[in-house]
Amino acid sequence: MSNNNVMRIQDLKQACKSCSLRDLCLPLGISPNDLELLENIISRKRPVHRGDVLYQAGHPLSCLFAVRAGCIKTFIITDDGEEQITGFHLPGELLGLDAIIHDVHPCTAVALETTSVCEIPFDQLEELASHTPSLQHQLFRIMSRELQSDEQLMLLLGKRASDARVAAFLLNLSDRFGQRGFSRREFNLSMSRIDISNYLGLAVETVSRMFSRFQTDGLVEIDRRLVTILDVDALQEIAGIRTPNDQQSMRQSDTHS
Amino acid sequence: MSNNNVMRIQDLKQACKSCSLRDLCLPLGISPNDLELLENIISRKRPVHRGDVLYQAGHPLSCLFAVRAGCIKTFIITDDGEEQITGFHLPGELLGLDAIIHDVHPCTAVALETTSVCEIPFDQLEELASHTPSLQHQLFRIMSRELQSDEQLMLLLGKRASDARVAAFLLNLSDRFGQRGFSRREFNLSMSRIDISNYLGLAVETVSRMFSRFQTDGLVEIDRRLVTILDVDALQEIAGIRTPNDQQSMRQSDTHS
DNA sequence: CGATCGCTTGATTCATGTCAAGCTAGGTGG
DNA sequence: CCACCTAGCTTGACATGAATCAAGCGATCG
Repeated sequence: MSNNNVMRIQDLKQACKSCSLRDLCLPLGISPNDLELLENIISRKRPVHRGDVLYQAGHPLSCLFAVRAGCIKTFIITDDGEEQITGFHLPGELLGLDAIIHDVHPCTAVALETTSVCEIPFDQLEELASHTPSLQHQLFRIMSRELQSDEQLMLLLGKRASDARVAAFLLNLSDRFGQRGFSRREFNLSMSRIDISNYLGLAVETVSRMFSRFQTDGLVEIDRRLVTILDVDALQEIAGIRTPNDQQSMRQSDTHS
Repeated sequence: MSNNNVMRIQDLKQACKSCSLRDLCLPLGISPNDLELLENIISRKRPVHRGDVLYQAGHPLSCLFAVRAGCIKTFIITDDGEEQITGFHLPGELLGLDAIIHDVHPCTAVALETTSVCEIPFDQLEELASHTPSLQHQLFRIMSRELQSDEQLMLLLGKRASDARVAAFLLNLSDRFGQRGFSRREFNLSMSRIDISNYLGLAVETVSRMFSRFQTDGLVEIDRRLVTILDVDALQEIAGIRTPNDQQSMRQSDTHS
């Protein structure tokens, strides 16, 4: 807690234009002038901690949240108390877009580790976007990206066996860490095995078994939550993603009834 | 084919302001002036037929499509040829939003029956939206709605047993038909059992068995593709959606670890 | 009238869930 | 500092729901 002040001051100073995430987050492709306007409506909160709730299902939408560091999970919860995790959100991602339609959050968002977020009042953002075509465009792009990644998850949940789900999960994380300038090869899981199994629609035991199997097969090394990817190609094969070489030869179109 | 011309003329006359779908589709909440501008960029195509492709995965994004009558399925297709249907789209829904991020359609869209659509050039729509806050807002709402319905499907695919998936599917269709002014009780499935099974992540045989079971249990009557819902409450129970009465007593919050 | 396609139904197999037990790291209190 | 406790994870044994395989039915179409 002694360095809380230090972090807060640092946070408040760090604006979008100097943020390392500007190419992933809202500011992408926005002119310096417009960027300044955007910065004015964004507030940088001091870090939230593991287990802290950003917003809860049922709460009215007031702000969107951009993850700056750390990791946030979002999940929907049914009447009978079952949860389905809808995403693990890494730096540069925007949360709360699914709340726009009813002005109410359908998901709960919880920090998986110490995480810092930017808070963006949605009505102000929308107002600004209506004068700022590039911002509007970027918002459309972000929502579209979300739609596409949802489709990928549907495919995983609907069609893939347990080993493919786990492999795809690891590769997806690896890739996203890589995009953010971290190692694609070695990274930490901020979510528990239970979270992973929930997200992938599997039992915890199944996830654990797949981790073990991949490890004995020499594809990864997993020590507690530290993952080291050893054989990307093999994992891609399992995940149902052909390697670039194979892709060429496997390609075929017009094969639907 | 003899009434093709008749339909075409009728189509071209029918503008957004007189369209029965204006409360579901883009025009919602848009002023008459703005509506006229919107109408100018929308073209009404004559009907497409069963099996016709609206757009194919990999094609560049040029237009969004609004369904006016009929039904369109969208699906992603993996390198190894597996398909996952991502949605069945009824009148008033907008297709192609997932293509914005990369200017390329990730999905293929195919008509399940004779279907008429409005074609909306995306760049013009975006341009218009940047001058028309109400249109921008409506676009955000539509994308947000899509995100939410994706989350529902994830829950279904990740957590629910086969009977719950099929029950939820029937109730969802029933509800959407109801919203469009059709009967909630009796409707036609425009998709095959294979499509349903693909969408729900099940085998065809399982879907068929569930239909049979629901029928012998007196919950529905299914004759070929004509569905009659007989016991909504029981279906909701199976789908994991409590009836309004139960909901009250079952409610509980703050039950996450 | 026969062929085909979409669907249903039954028998069997298999992947994954469930149950149960044990392990390990990290935290807590004596 | 050690012993215990707990939570999270792993591993094994077993149960089961849904996939697969196989056969037959019925409507539609040429």
